[in-house]
Amino acid sequence: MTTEERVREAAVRLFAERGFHGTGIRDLAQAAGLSSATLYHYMGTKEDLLVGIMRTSLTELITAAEAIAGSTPDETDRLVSLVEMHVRAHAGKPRETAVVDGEMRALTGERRAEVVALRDRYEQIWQDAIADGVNAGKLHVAEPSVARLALLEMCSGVSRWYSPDGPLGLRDLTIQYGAMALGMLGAAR
Amino acid sequence: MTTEERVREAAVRLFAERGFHGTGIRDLAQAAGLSSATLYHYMGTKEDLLVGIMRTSLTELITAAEAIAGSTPDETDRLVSLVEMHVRAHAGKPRETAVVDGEMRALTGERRAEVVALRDRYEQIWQDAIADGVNAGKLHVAEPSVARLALLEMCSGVSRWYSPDGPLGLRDLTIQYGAMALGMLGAAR
DNA sequence: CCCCTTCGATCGATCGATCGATCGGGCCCC
DNA sequence: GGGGCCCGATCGATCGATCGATCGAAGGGG
Repeated sequence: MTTEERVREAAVRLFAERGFHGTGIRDLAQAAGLSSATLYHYMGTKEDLLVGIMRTSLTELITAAEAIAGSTPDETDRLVSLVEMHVRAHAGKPRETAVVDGEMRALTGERRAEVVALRDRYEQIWQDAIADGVNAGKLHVAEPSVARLALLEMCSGVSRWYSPDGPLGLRDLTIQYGAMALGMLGAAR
Repeated sequence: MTTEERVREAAVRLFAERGFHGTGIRDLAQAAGLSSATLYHYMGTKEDLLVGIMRTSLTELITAAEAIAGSTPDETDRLVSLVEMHVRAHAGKPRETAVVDGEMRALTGERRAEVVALRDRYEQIWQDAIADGVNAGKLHVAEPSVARLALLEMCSGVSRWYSPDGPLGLRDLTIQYGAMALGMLGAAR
């Protein structure tokens, strides 16, 4: 593993545990096994580090979601696949996703606009999937936007409590979330 | 409105917008219309302020939840009432609840333990409500704990996006969330 | 009615500590 | 001996918190 990767890994862990503003440069350096001065040999500003983490995580989510959307004709299957992918990502990389979901406000200006645009692009895929399901008569929701927000909050919340060392396996988790998603979206049983 | 209330109001707004560590004493003072020195005439430490906000908000939630649990014999009605109350609270006081949900990590030691205990007590009411519904054969979930976490994350997420000035009214919102909650918990239709 | 005491409220100035970030120079391997 | 890699020392700024001093209103004894 390169030093740069070690820095990013430390940043992900600390940002997730203490928050962006709660993490100091010296904390990052110590966690990465470097001096605070050396740290700057491998990164730009602290904010650059945060943007990089968010960009990587969101890009992966978008890529996976677009692949599902483009290869799953059945509207119900598409939604379930999106839920399973999202939950798997949030359970498998809880720290990365928690940072993406929780530290957006630490960004300002263009950086923030860029990351928000990525997030909006990802959520649009979900919005379309729900709308398609409703139009096909397979889902029944009062308001697609509200359903999208509720569904995404439910699935993203996994990163706030799931532990891979706990009794619940990743497979079980995704299956249960798929079932709950279909239920809350009024899918035919 | 007393000065103390104005301080707390400013703190709630800033903590919600920028986070606890992202809010400085001078920011708080300016928002409350005081000097940073005068601020300390009306509060203890910055952490005291945060604990006070969390304690108030969580206590109100617990009181409301216990009232519902003690006065709603039907298991399905009980769950729907809890959802409606929770959503109403998160939509009506999005900043307070966002601080409770998102700044727990800023606390340490006993203060943290106290607030976590309050949160656990609140979540236990939900856990019991779900378990009762399952035992009565009115709800059907694979794992009550997972359902509780998913449901609470979904409902709490409201504070992260709802705006009282938007097109969606509070009544519509709670009704939709009640329906989605019943769906994801496998309630008989 | 006036003076004197008391007290809550307020603030400018400042504390030591830590913040994010930078610099010059040393080390080591090719 | 030149170039990546690394760090001790330090920068100006800001952090949370405290200090002594001042203000005006309230209260009471003569």
